[in-house]
Amino acid sequence: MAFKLIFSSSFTSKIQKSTAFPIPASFFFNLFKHYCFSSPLGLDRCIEVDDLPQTYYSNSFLASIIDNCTHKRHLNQVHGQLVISGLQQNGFLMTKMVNGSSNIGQLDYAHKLFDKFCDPDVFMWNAIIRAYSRHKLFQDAIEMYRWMRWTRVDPDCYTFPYVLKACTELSDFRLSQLIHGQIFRHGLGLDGFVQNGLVALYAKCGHIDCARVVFDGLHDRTIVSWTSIISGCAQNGKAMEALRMFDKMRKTDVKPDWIALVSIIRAYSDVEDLEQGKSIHGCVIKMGLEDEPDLLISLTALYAKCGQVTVAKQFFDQMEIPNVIIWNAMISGYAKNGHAEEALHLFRDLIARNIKPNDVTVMSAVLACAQVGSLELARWIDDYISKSEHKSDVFVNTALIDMYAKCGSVESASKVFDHISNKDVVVWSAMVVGYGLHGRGLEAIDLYHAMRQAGVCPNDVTFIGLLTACNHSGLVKEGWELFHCMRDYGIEPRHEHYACVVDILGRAGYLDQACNFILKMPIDPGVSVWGALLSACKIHRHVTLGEYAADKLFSLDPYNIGHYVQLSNLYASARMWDRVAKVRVLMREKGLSKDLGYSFIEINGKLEVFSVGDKSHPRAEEIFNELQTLERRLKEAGFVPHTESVLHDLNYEEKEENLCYHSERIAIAYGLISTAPGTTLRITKNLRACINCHSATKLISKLVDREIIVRDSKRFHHFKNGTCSCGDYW
DNA sequence: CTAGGGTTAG
Repeated sequence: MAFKLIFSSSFTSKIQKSTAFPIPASFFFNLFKHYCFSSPLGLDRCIEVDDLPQTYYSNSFLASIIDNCTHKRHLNQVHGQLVISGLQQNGFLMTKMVNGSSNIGQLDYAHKLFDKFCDPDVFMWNAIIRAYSRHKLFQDAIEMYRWMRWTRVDPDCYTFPYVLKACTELSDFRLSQLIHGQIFRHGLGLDGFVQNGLVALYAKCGHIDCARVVFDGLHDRTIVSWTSIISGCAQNGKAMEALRMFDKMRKTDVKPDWIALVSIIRAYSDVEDLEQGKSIHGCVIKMGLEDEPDLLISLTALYAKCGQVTVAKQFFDQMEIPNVIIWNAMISGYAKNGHAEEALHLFRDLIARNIKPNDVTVMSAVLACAQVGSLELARWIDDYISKSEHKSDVFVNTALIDMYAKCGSVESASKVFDHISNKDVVVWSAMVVGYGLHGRGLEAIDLYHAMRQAGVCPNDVTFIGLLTACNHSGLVKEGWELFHCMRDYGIEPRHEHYACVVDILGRAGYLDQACNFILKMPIDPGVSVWGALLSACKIHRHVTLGEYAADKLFSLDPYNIGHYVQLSNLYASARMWDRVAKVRVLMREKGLSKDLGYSFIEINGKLEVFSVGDKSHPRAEEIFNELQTLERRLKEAGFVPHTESVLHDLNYEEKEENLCYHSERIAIAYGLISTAPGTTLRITKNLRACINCHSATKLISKLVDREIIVRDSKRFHHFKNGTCSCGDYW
């Protein structure tokens, strides 16, 4: 018997001949592979040759055909051939078909084939589970696994890696434990692949202790095992632990590959250890991996997070293929390091280039807006988000709450808060912190009760918010009680919590109690605690205790300008001018100089910045006329400047010409001449409000009948009708 | 037929 293969063009010229049997299957395979699948056209013609005797379609031949299918049409045709040949119940080939369908994205087709297959064996089950897992339908993958067990087919060592992968994505700890048990029952507890899967799974579920148990029991730790445990620690906020594991790994023969390096770089950027991060960067270069796109992302994130935005930008610029993650790393890096303008510029650039932002991108843009502090900008991004698919993302909404609070509108923050359906502890905490920032302590506490009512358990950050809220509102008793509530939730107070309590007690004048509290602390009091005590001493003019605190601070943190400023302020408040001068000398010896004060005000969407006595603005003359008018009206209203203390108070802006030329006063004057009567003025300044400006602003708000909202370095002040929301307690 | 990574809120 002879037959003809009739193919198109080039093929025809090569082979158009009659031949006699037997022809080896490999001959057909090579022909098919080489010619049929190089173009869809070739295949169409090939399948038309259906008078090929079936005996020559060996399994491996057909399998190779299936492997080379690139289109659903190809699979259909092959399937047709299998049916004709009576091979539709051939497990090997049908498994190939399921794999093939899955590989080209035809999950529905895979499932149809699976459904038509009677009595699937473990290979077939593995194929369908893998198909669902690869298509991110993890719940379905688990369902298939359950069904498989129900049909009493035993899973093997190839089944579990995909089942574990699905569990990992679902982050279901109970299910993980269940499956772990089944792994043991099937005697697969010692399989390396399965064990590595378990390590990664437990780590992602947040049960790093379980991951460690599996990891410690591993006989053969490959780079995958190490990467799983290192990244697991890092993903659970235990970067130090991750790096300790990396140290252990270094003592073995296992060499890191690029995926391991990604995890290690992440751990170093989490702890913001730029030096160590740089040494890993060196490894990357040594291994010739610097062009690996995912390492570019990691390095960008590392340098950006550590504040080296210029270096980060160089890596960012090296990335040629559009990748939203590297944009996210760069945008959030800019936003977190005081380059909000660049962050937003990049965000707009991304949109202009038609790269699709994801939830993380818009969240980073929100962070940038929060940093700018402009309510108008805040409304713009909120508007953008409300029209997008990102409006339901909990990360985005949490950032929005924080942003509105930082831009001065607790009301808008609370509106966002109300619209979130499933509020987690971070959402509640963000709102609590928001109230705290504005000195609305009672509302913060009410929210805390509502949160418990809703069955959400507070965490350490919730209490930071509550304690700062109490602090900003002078709620001593409430703060003290809340601090002791932490124990009920099993939350170990951190330095910040202790510092808040010291702040609360100290500001309210309970200096002895604050001191006792510090002495009884179970952990060594750090900079924040002594700093709180020092500033309390400054308020209450307790020089000896303040000097004691300052002494501690100077040994703990000798190059921080803030502590010297505080001590100097303490002396100034006690009118000890000679000691003020001594501190200044000390500062000069250490080569420290204080930050310049500046204030922002936003008028018609444009941000204006003023420094002390700033005359650089085009409308400077009008501004200074307005300042003088204000000064005159203040005097007429009986305002007495707090000249003496302020002049020596290094915390605030340097004395230049006159107190009324402090930057926020210039910003207020500019705001008054640039906006319609009655418009609220919103000002942001980098330092804390000085006592003189604070008193003056209260009176100005009454004289000009304006609401003036000032965000200083610590909190918000809402000035209205002669009073301030802080109740002069800040 | 199998495993590990990157950006993210208070």
